[in-house]
This record gives sequence, C-alpha cells and structure tokens, in this order.
Amino acid sequence: MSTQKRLFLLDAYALIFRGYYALIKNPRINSKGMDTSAILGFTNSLLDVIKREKPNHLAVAFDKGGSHIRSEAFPEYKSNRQETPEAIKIAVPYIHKILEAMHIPIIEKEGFEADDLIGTLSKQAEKEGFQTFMVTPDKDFAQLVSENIFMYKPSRMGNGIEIWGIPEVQKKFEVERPEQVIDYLGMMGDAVDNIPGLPGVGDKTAKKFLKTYGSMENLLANTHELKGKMREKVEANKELGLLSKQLATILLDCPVQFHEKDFELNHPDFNKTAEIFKELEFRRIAESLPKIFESFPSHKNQTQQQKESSSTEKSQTSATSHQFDLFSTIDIEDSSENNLNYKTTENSNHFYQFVDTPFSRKLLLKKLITQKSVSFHIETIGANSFEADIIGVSFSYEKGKGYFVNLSGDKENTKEILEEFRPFFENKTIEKIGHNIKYSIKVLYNYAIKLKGNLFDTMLAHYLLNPDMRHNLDVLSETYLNYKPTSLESLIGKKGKNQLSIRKIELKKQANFTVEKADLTFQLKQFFEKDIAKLNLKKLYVNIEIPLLRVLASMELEGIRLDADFLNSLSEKLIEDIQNLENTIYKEANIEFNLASPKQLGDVLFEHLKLVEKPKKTKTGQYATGEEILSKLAPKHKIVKEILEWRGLVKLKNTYVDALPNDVNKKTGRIHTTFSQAVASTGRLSSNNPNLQNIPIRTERGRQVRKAFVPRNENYTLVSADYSQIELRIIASLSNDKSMIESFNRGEDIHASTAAKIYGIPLNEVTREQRSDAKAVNFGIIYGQGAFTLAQQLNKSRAEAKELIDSYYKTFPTLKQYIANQIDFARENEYVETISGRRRYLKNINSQNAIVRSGDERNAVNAPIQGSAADIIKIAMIKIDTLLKEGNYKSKMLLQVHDELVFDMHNDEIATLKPLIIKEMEHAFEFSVPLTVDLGEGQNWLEAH
DNA sequence: TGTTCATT
DNA sequence: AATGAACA
Repeated sequence: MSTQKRLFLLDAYALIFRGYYALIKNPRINSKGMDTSAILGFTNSLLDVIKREKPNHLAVAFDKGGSHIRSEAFPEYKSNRQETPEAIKIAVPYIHKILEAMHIPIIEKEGFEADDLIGTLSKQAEKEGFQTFMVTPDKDFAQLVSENIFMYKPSRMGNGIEIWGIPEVQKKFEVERPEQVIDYLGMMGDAVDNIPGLPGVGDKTAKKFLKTYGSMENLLANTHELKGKMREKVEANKELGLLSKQLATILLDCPVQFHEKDFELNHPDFNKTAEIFKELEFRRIAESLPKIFESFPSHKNQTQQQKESSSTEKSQTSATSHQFDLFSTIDIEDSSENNLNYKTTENSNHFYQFVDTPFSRKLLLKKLITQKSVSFHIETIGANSFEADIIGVSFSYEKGKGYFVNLSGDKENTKEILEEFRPFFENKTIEKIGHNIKYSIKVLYNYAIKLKGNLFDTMLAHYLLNPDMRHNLDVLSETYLNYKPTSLESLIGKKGKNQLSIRKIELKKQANFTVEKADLTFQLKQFFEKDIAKLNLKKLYVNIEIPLLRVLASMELEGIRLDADFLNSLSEKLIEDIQNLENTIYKEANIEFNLASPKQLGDVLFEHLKLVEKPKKTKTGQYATGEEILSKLAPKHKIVKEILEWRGLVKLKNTYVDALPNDVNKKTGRIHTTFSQAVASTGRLSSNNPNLQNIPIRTERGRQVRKAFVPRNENYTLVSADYSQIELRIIASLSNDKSMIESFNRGEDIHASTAAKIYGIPLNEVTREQRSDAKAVNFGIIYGQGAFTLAQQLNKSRAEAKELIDSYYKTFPTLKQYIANQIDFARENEYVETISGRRRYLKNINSQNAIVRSGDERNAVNAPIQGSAADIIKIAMIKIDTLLKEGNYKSKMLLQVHDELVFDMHNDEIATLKPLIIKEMEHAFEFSVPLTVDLGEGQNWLEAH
C-alpha cells in the first residue's frame, strides 16, 4: 500500500461560505449575539479532514485583494458575487486566530486567489513526490486533478466525503483529461464567478462540444461544422470564448514556494485554542480537539489511510476447507483501471470457494444449516424469472468468505443440485440475507423451492434508509464498504456483438463474481441492520416491507389473464378510425403529409393553413405543436381537434392495445408485471414490464382496454376494491380539521361539501363547476400546489386561483396550520415522515434557491400523505394475503394500483371474501376518520372497477 | 436524452 | 407529485 506523503490544502473562503449557507436557516448565535455559523462551519470541515485523514502536511489558503490578473482581463470578473455577509467578514479574523493557535500555515498573497495558490502548490508538491488533496467544494478545481492531485470534497450533511481523481473527473465532466475542465467552464460560463462563457452553451452542449472538438480552440477553429443559430452565436463570440477560458484557468505560477517543512501538521497550542473556542462558545469542539490529536503523533510520515487490515484477515482456512477445490488468489491482470479510492476483488483479501462435487456440496450444506444467518445470491441470465437460466448460487456467512455452487449443467442437472439445497432454503430458523430477495423467490419457484425463515433484504433496507437514492448492490458497496464490485462488463465485454455470455467465461471468474455479491450483501446487512434500528424504521421494515416482498412475489407469479383476441379486434377498429381521421385531416388541410412528424405538422398548421399570426417556436426553431399549444388552438379550426384525437388514438394503440399482447407469458399465458418495491421515494409501489398501474380509464375509448383483463376461467370473477378518497381522509385526520372530519363522518361527497363550505352555500346548491373547482383545490392541497399550478389546471387566472385557495384556507384553518407545521418540521429536521415512520429526506428545504426550496416544501406536504396511503394499502395487502393463505382460498390477489386491489376470485368464495376484504382494508389503520372501500365485481376489470 | 401522456 | 413507456 501507498506510503506516499500527503498534503492537504484547504480553500478557506469556499469552505467558509459553504459552512455559512449550510446553517443559514438557523444560524448559530452565541450569547453575545454574534453569528458564528461561518466560523463553526469552517472549523468543522477542518477538524473533519484532520480526524479522517490524519494528514502529515496541511495548509489553508485565503484570497487576498482579488485577482489583479483576471480583473485586468475582464473588469466584470467576479463582480457578480453578492456583498460578503457580515457573519463572514467577522469570521475571517477569528479563523486566522484559530489556525495560528493550531500551528497551521496560512497561505495568502496579495493579488492572488486561493485557487491559484493551491494550484501552484499542488503542482510543486507533486514534483516532490506528494499526493495532494485540494479540500474544496468548488468544482473548478477539477482542472488540476492528476495522478497525484485529488479534489477532496468535504462531507455535506451525512453524504460522506467525495474524492475526485482522474476517473471521477472524466465521468463528471465527460472529458478525457482533467485540463479540459477549463474548456468546459469556459464554454459554459459560471454565473457565480461571472465568467461569461459562450452564449447559448450550457452543460449539455459544452460536454457535446468537448467530445467532438476536445478544446475551446479547436471548436472555434471548426465553427463551420456547426448548424443554424448555434453557429452564428459561437462565431460572433470567439473572443469572449477565449477570454472565458482564460478566466477559468487556475494559475500555476504564483510566487509561492512549497517547502515540505513549513507544511507539517503539528499539535496545536491547546491553551490558545481553548481560549478562542471558549470565547466563541464552541464547547463540543473545545472538548474534542485534544482527542483528535491524541492518536496523532505530531511528526509521523506513515500514512494511516488505506492501511489494509491484511494482517487480521488472514485467519482463513477452516477445518474442512482443504476438501474443496479452492482458489484464493486471483490473477491481477490489469491494475490500470484500478481505482485508488476503492477496494476491489484484486486488492483485498477474500476466500471464495468453488463447490462442484457431490461431496463438497454435502459439506457446504452441512455448514450452512448450522448457521443462524446466511447471505445468498442467485446469478442468472435474463431478467425474466420464468425463463431465467441459473449460472450458480453463492452463499456467505462471514465477511470476506463465501462459496459458489456451480450450476453450469442443463436444466435437469440444475434442478437436481438445487434440490440438495432445499433443506437450507426451506429451513425456517436460518435467516436469509439477500439483495432483492423477491427475484430469488421467483427463480426458486421454478424449481418448486420455497424460501422460508426470516428475511433481510439489503435493497429494501437501504430503500427505507435513503428512499431517493439508488439501491444497486454496486452503489451500496461503494458508499458503505468502500468496495467496487467486479462489473459484469469487465468480464464479458461491452454491449454489442462481441459481448460474451457469462457462461463462456472462466468458471472461477463466474464464481468470484457471484460469491462477491453474497459477500458484499452479507457485509452491507451489518450496516443496515444497525441504521434501521437507529432511525426507528425496524417496525416498518419487519412488519411491512419484508412481509410485503413475499406477497408481491406471489402476485407477480400469479399474473393476470389477458383476452388478446379482444385487443386484436380493438386494434383493428382503431386502425380504421385512425385511417379515417387521417383522411379527413388531409382533406381539410388540402395537403398530404406525415402526421406523426411534428415538424411537418407545424409547417402545415402555421405556414400552409396560417392558423395563427405569430406561432410559438420550440428551442430548435420548429413550430411548437405540443398538447398545450394545440388545445389552445382547438377553437380556431376543427382540424386541430382532430389532430389531437388522432394523436390520442395512435398513442392508445401503440402503448396498450398492441403492446399488451406481447407481454403475455408463453408458459403461463398470463401477464406478469413486476412490482418495484424500492423505486418510488414516497413509499408507493411501481409497476413495470408492463406497467399495469396506468391502464386507461378516463376516456371512453381508452377504458375499453380494461375489458381485456379477465378472470382465469369461467369459475372466477374479477373483483376490484378501492379506497375512497384515502389521501383526503389522511390529511383530514393528520391535521385534525374538525370541519373536514365531520364531512367524512357524515359520509358526504367530500368535493361537494368542500365547495359548499368555501362558497358559503348549502350543500344541495353546489353547481357542477363549483364542485369540480373544489375538487381541484383538494387535489392541489394534497400535492402542495400553489396558485400558479392550480390556475393552469383550472384554466383560470392566477388571481382567481389565489382567491380560491385563500377561501379554502379560511374555511379549513387547521389544515393550513398543519401544512405550515409540516414545513417547519421539515426545515428543522430535513426530513418528513409517514404514519409508520417512513422517511423522506428534503435536503433542499433550507436552500437559498427559491425554486428548489419550494419543490421540497411541496414534498413536505405531499410525501407524508402519499406515503401514508402507501403504508396503509401495504398493511392491507399483507393481511389479505395471510387471510387468503390461511383460509386455503382459491382466490388470488393480482394487482395493486395505489389505492386499489384487484382479485381473481373463485365464484364460490365471493360472498365470503367480499366482506372480509373490505374489513381488512378499512381497518388496516385506525384514524379519526373512517376509511371506506368500494368493491365491484365483473367479467373484466372495467366491469369490476 | 427529453418530451408527451397514461395512471393514482 | 410520482411513476413507466413510447417516440423523435
């Protein structure tokens, strides 16, 4: 491992600003009334770096007097920066004092910016064999990254630090070399630093240009290859482009000198630091400072980071392991791709064993069934569980160790071997750990093996811990274990005709690849189990998400029958209607063209027919023919309405009528959707392949599709049960709004009743329009919408919408209060939660940027409501599933559509089950408002709904 | 890759 | 507000 010397250079102002704005919503004020946010923020970052990295060399760079060179070149440079806030101005002298007391060198030079100082020093240190880490949140520094120079982005509220080396920069900026970041910044500009950039070029275009031209200069030399407006703009601004690039370039020749000795990190003068921290009232920091340096010899040249625990992990071989074919060393063929920051299979110790004989399998099974908890992974080809082909199964019950059961034979052979492991899978006392266990259950189902015992699913665990992040095993391993798993691509090659099948690669590579997953899953579980408990998510996890996974697996396996013949005849009718519409349209337009092409359509509408004086254009210079535009134009010419109808029909045909029959499974003859349990950040499920949660219902034409969803045979009936107004009931109950609760208790039509209240009229005098307005406002409330969105939706003016909302709040004051409380809670905690404690993090709720912030404010209202509704139906599903299983019913639950459950019910059971299902759904959770369920039945989904 | 449109 | 799928 590397014992290279490491230098940390901190960008003072950037860290100070960051610290200050992080706390802007509740600034730290000490007893003397002084705002210490900026000082605290900076000090925390500094100590965090020292604590984590234990650097031998460290310094802090400040700007002084602005950049003379840049201001000469471009007088407006950085003039856009807001006036420095008071708290930051007073912070600087204190930070100087702290640094002096800590014996940390301060680097500043009149007329130079910290960027330039850091840049110059990094390059000098590199020559002397140092690894330099530039500690800053500022992406501009990416241009300096090299093999030995890294960006070290300090942690933001629990997000962990990020270290950018060359690969990260290549990825973030989509460039080949870090220097190209200069070109990127030059092209795109930077509003904060007032670097103008090329007009009309943003992030996307800059990246595109860099891919084609590689540099600003080369782009400017080849502008003749550009098209249209872009060409004009770029050609007219060549000067500006070159200047921008100059402004974005960090200088590497400042008058500073790197002397190793001057940058050594020593113990602070604890007396002095204590004094300063006391004055600032930083009690926790004052206490922790000596501890940080305790384990920190003041002059030690050994780097502590990355010290692999190679010595401790060598306690490998178990008593029986020599019986197995084993391989514990992997050839290291290519370390160029090897990322310094992550551990990989190549640079870390592990002990994975290959199991391929009856005897070794017997031994393995014997070991497995004596464990309390085992992680497993089934590696397959093909995502469809019914046709999936198993490569092998891996197990792990100890960090870094695992077993691969090879299943490279034919189906029969696979079945026989898996059968040997039935005692493990069906053992009720062994906990099974997996990543996306639902998939494993479905695969095992093909071999009639059930997965019994307690389950721990790392994907679902992480979904509860961080609902809006990604939950791939790869990402999780990288963030929690600092380990980069072997990518499938590195084994079988990039997508394309040269891609191998995983079966074609060496068996030991297959094994390593598969065992690694079980190993990592096992390790992740140890983290997540603790975190779940810490955040009070255990009940939600154990009582809802985990049991639900089994329920969903059976629903997916069950599938729903589709009447494909019906859809085919529907398709034929649609073809006819589409054809007729097309003819009418061509006749009215007096020209034949391609209706499907927005370009041609725009030309016909606005040039040929001249429907409107000054037609709107899109960014690309074409006429805009979007839904919104056309709807407005509808009164101008009946052709517009026909075009809209045509579009609707084509869409209907392509997305549903013609597509669904292709999704019928060959083996079962039914449609098996996949429910994703870890996708929607609010806690809802989502459905794909195909999506059965967005089958049309609103238009007469569209809803016909529902007729194609039918019971399995003539002895069955489709039954649909849906919650009525569940979201409004939840908000009424959570806010405890008396007036709304009473409306529900009286069983009134809630939208009409809302209308009566806001217009101050009797319930029976509410007009249809008033009711529909009230309905829109009710929805608006659920979504946390403002006047603007509501106005758009109701086709009213902003003022009218505002008035509507105001009178709504006036009639439901408690509701308004609830919303305000919800937002306050979010501001304070940066998350909101549902009735069962499901969290949604809103880290932008305190953002400076009003647009981002109000997005999170809407979510602060919407997420708990949508999420609580999701919690409730999940509980109901688990209860109903138990009921159906325990009662040995033939009837099956098939689908969930957010507030609706669809069943394939045996005719003999309908009378018994109906009331039971209603009861389970209505009492899944007790509120101060009754939950009510409407239930329908029929020979297809349309009739049942 | 973004836009449009289906659902709740 | 939040999904997924089709299409240009």
